[in-house]
Amino acid sequence: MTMNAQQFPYDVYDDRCPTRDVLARLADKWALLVLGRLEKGPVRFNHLKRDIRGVTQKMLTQTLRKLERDGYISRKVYATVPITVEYHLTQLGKTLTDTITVMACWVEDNMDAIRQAQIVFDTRLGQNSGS
Amino acid sequence: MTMNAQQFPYDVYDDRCPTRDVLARLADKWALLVLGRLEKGPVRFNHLKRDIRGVTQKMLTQTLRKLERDGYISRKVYATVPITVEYHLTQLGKTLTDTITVMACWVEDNMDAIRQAQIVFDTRLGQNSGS
DNA sequence: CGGCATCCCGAGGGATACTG
DNA sequence: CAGTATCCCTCGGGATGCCG
Repeated sequence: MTMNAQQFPYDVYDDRCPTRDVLARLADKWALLVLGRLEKGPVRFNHLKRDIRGVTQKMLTQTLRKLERDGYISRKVYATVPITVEYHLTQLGKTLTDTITVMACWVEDNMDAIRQAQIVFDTRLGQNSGS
Repeated sequence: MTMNAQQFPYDVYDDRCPTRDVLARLADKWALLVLGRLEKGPVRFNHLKRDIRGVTQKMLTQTLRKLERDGYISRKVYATVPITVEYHLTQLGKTLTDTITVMACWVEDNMDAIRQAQIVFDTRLGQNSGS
């Protein structure tokens, strides 16, 4: 729980607090992947779509709009033919991506341990079904 | 992208990589809130339910099971009457919660800036509908 | 190229009732 | 207290087609 200037305290554990919705939009697979990718520099729409395997054009567009609305990223349109659109982090966004990258790396670094935990968990479940 | 011992590289940007699913389960509102709450110490089910305002019993149970399966948390059952169940972080989970807490605090700390960005974004949209 | 609009299906998740 | 089970309905999100 963090205090802002002089209103009420912001608290993600309070479901009526606006921070809850912000967290919910950030706690999203595609949002994290997009922000992580943009940390390496500005990227065009289709480039982004290729890099983030499995994302559909619809989900990517939706995600980009949400991230832009919350002020993490910015859209730059070049009047080329055909049109070119580039997305890049804002100053606000740059203060966020370090944490996100750490999370993504953490998952990759600990994948083996996680797999092991899953096997143990699933095995324990199998035992109980006997008789 | 991180290399594990001697197999193929783990990469959350590859949709066929198992890390993608792990990230997806972690990129979840309730998962983040539960892990954040457990960082302060072991908590019982109903206590957790009260602390995380707005979570239903179904979602909390589902979330706890997923977190337990991936090895972040552990369940300790006390044979009291009525029964008591306490959830706590595993060693693996403890290496993860720092990052999560940073994310939650980041949202609270930057809520004012985010609100401002939303207003600007929504205003720009309103202009275009004119005429 | 970078979208938006539409259709449509299946999973996510709320509400409620029951149990060890 | 700490769940499981069921119903039920919304809406997330994929597929497809069209446009500036």
